[in-house]
Amino acid sequence: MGHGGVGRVRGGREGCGPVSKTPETSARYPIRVVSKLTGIGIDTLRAWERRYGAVTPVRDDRGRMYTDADISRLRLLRGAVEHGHSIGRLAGLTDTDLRRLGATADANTASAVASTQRTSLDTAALTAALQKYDATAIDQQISRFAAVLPPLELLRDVLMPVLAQVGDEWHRGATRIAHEHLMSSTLRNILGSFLRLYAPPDVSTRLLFATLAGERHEIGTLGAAMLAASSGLGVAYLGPDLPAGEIVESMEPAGARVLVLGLTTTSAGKTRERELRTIVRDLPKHVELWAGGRGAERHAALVSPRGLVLRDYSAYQRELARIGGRVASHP
Amino acid sequence: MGHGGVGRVRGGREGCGPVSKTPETSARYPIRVVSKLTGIGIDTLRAWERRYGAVTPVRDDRGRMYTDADISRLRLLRGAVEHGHSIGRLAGLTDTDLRRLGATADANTASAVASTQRTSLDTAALTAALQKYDATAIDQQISRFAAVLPPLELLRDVLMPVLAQVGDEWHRGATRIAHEHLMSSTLRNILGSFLRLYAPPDVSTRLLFATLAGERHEIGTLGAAMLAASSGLGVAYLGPDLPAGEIVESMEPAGARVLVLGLTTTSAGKTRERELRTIVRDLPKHVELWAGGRGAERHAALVSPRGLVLRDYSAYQRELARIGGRVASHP
DNA sequence: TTGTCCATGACAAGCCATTGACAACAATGG
DNA sequence: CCATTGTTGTCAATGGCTTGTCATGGACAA
Repeated sequence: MGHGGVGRVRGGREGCGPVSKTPETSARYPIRVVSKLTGIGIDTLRAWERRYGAVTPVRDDRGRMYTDADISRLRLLRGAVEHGHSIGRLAGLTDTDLRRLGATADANTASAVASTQRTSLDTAALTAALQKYDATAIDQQISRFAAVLPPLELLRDVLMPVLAQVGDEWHRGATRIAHEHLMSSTLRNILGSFLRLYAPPDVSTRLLFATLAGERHEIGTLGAAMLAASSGLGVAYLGPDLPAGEIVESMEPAGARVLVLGLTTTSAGKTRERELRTIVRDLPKHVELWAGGRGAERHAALVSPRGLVLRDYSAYQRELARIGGRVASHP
Repeated sequence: MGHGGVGRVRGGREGCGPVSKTPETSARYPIRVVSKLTGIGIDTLRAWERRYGAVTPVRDDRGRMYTDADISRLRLLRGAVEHGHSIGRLAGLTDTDLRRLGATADANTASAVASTQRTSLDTAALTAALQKYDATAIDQQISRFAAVLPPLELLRDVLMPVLAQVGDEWHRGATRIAHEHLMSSTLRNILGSFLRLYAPPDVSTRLLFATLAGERHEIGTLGAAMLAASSGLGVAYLGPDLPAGEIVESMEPAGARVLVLGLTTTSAGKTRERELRTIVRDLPKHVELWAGGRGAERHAALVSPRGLVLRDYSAYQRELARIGGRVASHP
């Protein structure tokens, strides 16, 4: 075919024309990207639209364009389909129905994996990717949710369960340390990205996050920092494995108002306890102490007189709100 | 002909503006350099401009001259294109929209001002930020360079030196461990973001990155992983502190072609040596072994028979190119 | 002269949309 | 229990548009 349309394409400039089409209700994903993001094949996407009107992406002259809402819906649909429902029936339902359906289905199946199932995370694909050490695939699987879920849910219902599951499997001997490392590195990168994304520019540092010496698990703490940042609070994330003395000494110059400690080791080592005691004793009076994580309960007796123990994410978010955080809401 | 010479285009500017002596916003790059900096072919650059007006570099008598902002925009475009978006649609979007597309991608301001002097890092500002534990400010300072420099230079000329400096200061007692922790956490988040940003979606060639048991410094290795990803190679980053046996065992299921080991401890512990020996002995034959980092030289005798020691970043990049990496270095 | 830039034009791949078909499977009725 | 019918994912053929890359010829500067 000679003549390819090449040449023309509107005379080049058009820079003054109707350019700022930005608002657009944010229909920004072409079918290819949607397919990657949802894990649904391109053909299937088209079939679902043609036959059942499952979603109705906008069309511009180049093809379909999906919105965030479409993606979210497609994800729900896929989840339900994988639970055995038929797309023909599902297509007519509203998003809320779908969500409900997903929730009850979980209650129903009562399968052993209930914890990670909630939003139809594709655990199979995830495990497969993990087995093959395919970090990119893992990232993609998880990013699907990142595009749609608010930070809290992303952390609580996706990231942490995934990590916990890998941890369990490792204990059972089903996976290797290397898998666990790969998974935490990947999650840490994701969380780090979000922390940077949300970090508000001109806020005086208000919360400082760290983990005591000997404590190497940082994902939970990093996640907490990310949540705080997404609430518009100033965050300084110091990372794991930091001596108590160092932590205490940094509060003043950092101008921190709160110290958030991640305690995940459940076994109470002597060192841990001494460290914690140092914190409680030396932490400047005007600084609040919050302790969270799996191991926080255990040290409640030590922490409570001085600060508070965060028992779950709701408690954490309540505290964030109290000191001025505004909660991010759902799309 | 078209407009052949065009002539000098408002001759005022380019020399050295008599007006504001401030770090001009000019900083112009010819097309060849831009191609190297962004990894986009020259023809493609021209096509993107001609057909879609993706960027509109100024012309002087030498030809197109791109600004820092152009470069940063082109990088964003390239990223989105690689993730499945089509350039025809992307071209009309603003930089902010592009950034948003990556779901998490880049995070930073870099609005119009990205330039500043690209030569010297503002160490004063950086140290000040560090003293105040202001992670966001550190991130911003560094991100200015991230917008403009290609990955290699960013890593070699900015990130690693900064980290080294903090390390030195700590040895001299000028800063605390906490500072060092904050800095490495921040850098690690930046690197992690870039790793995710660059990670090519569907790639077979796979490099696996890790650090031996006892070795906790991961920044260099993470940086190396980021470089490989930015060259279009598949990357699995396992993180630091992993037993040799674990590393060896993961090569097969990962389908890895190369194992990149980060050796930073210069003191030769017995454990380290034994670990390394295990690697050399048990690593599958078809897997290459590359060792890099400050401590690599020291173990050259052990490594050389089996693999190669990466003495500097150029060597590293050469190897990346050999196994299929595309990209460029220095102008 | 040589090397770099420019503007055009030209293509081959590849992508997307549409339509129709087909195999695998489930549900239904006899 | 089997045959029929409906559902659903996937594939193929066709046509148009998109996009990376190559080739050509001209203009300069070193």
